Amino acid sequence: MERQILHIDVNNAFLSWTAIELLKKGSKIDIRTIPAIIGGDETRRSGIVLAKSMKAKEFGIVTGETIYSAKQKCPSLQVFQGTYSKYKEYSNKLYNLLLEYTDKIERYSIDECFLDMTNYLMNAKLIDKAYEIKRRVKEELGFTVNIGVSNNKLLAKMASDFKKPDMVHTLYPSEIPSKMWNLPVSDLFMLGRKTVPKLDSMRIKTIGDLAKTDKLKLIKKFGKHGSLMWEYANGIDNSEVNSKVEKPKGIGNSTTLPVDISEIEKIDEVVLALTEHVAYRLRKYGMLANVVNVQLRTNEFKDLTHQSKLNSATCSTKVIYAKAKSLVHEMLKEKKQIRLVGVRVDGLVEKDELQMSLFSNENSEKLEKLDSVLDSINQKYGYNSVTRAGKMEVEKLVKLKDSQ
DNA sequence: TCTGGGGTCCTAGGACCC
DNA sequence: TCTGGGGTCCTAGGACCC
Repeated sequence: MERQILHIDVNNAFLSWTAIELLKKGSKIDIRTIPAIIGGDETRRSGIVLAKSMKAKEFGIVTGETIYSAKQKCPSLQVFQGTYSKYKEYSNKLYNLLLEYTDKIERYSIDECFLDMTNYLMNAKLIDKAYEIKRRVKEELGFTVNIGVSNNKLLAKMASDFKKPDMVHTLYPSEIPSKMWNLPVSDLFMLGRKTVPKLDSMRIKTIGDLAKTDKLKLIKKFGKHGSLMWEYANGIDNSEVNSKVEKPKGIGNSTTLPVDISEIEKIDEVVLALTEHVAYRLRKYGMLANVVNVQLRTNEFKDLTHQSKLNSATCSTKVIYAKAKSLVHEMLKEKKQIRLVGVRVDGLVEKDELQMSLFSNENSEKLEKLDSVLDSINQKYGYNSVTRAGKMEVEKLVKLKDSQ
């Protein structure tokens, strides 16, 4: 039996949700109706466009470009900052509404969900349900969504990306040639900025061109990715709507520094601050890490990463920091101007599935106790209420940001 | 005051082993 | 005693997503 899939995509999510918050606080203008964006902080060198209003889009402003450049396109542009915790609340409201229709929901991101309605339609038509959901979200939650309707996730997602906002679109397999093949390859999911020019040089310009290209030729040139792009261009996607909440496979924090720094002692302090945040999150998940990874971005935007496997899985800040620090020192044998520092842990495993014997030695126990004391204080009074020696300076230098 | 931050997955090369 | 081949693990880098 054919699957009945919906893709729900919040229109300009961060901007819409911020607009609602501002109206609640008594603002006279709805920023959805003026040229406005949600942006990072230019003074902290993170000034990029995170979301834009339709009016801002009319000026040619695109997500990801610098606020500086956006302002050049539209001098009257209004810039607002976002609040991630608020966005999470709106995301949850949407999710709870969708749960009234099916429990087979995949939360693809904070503002996108896939719904498998196959066993929940009774005698209703899928498209009618889509219109009903769209209307209810608007009336009950106050923002608009686009909904894509089809038989698999890829086609539903492509459909929700058609004309915006506040629209329902179908993209059934029979509609692929008329609705999808005329689009440029860059519109296809999983075709990014590096691949598009390569396809262009092969005279593959539209999704239709790609669909009709010999699959083996694509595999030869692009490997697995070639196979995937050919299947997507032909509307083939057998992946399931995954409603399980997946445990993370890695956890990382990174920060762009207010100014480039080259002094290794200062970088160490940043690494410590980031490690504390990462390890805290790791412990909150009740997981242990097997790999520590450090990222440095130079002033010339060159990204360097080093990683190293630990002797045994850990969630100890001290152990992770020791490894991260040694990796950084390895990377900075030659002096470099550093713009961004990142720490992440990978190879995560659940704590209880590991032999507890690994923690039997006295030293680990002490470290774990210290960490859990710090965690409980942090939990009670908010993150960053406890700092270790040497961190105060960094806290002044690097204020950890909300994570997206 | 030009270019975020958090993820997942894939690839290629080297080390090491049989 | 001058050159194979397969397999696994580890690491660095890159592509893509929101």
